[in-house]
Amino acid sequence: MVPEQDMSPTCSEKDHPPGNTQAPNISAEAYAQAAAIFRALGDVNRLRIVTMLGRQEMCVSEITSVLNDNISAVSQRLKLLRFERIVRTRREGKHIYYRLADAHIKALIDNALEHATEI
Amino acid sequence: MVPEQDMSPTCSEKDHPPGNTQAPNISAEAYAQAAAIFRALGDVNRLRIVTMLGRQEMCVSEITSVLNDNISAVSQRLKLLRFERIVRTRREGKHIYYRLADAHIKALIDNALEHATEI
DNA sequence: ATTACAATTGAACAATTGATTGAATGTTAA
DNA sequence: TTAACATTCAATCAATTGTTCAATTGTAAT
Repeated sequence: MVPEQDMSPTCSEKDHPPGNTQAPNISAEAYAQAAAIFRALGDVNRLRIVTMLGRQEMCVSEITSVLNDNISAVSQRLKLLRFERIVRTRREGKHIYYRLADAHIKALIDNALEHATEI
Repeated sequence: MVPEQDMSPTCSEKDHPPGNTQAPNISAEAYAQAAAIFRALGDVNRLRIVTMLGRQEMCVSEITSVLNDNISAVSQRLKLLRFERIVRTRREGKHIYYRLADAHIKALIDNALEHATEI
């Protein structure tokens, strides 16, 4: 599973002096974490959910009815978002309320939607 | 007086008053765009590339040698990133230099890595 | 206990993705 | 023109993902 490395340098050393290309302080785990978060947000249905949750907390059936979807599908998506710690939950009686996990996530979403809107 | 709307709500109206749950001004295209960007960043190998490009522009063979990968794989990843307008290119002789497309993208990456690091 | 509601789960399946390989293209210099 | 380098492309295959449906769990009220 380890990718083979290309032993023949295609581009000469003198053309491309090493430079400061090493990522400082970013662990493999951090890359994996960040990529996982991006992946979780990289689906329209999930993105719609987290965008709504960025405005207010909602329970599963509310989310389902607003998105005009079925509850099982929504729950599956929430499960992934929960697993990636993008959302947090709180139970109140029969309902389970979802909200965004933190401000970083909200900033991420806002930034991407802003970017996507202004194109 | 108020016309009835049959939403077939699973969860009663009195428990969950409608609230301002409608997303203002976000088109289906914007959601699709944003999700596509997240998806493109949601892979460790591509994330490593764009993180490097956030520091300085680099040509394909440079990226390849720094990441200790093979040039075809790197090129395939760059192709996707290009398609999603996450990176831009500039040809200089035999080399094609890649850089991040804009500041939004850089902010997105920085934010996610910061988030992932502080956990 | 039974019923009804709210939400999660597991399994099956189709669809999508990422890695790999080798061939092809574009560029420069001899 | 040929050669060498830099990069891209196309096709295949395995792995991953998203959807769907039915079954299950958890909670509150009767």
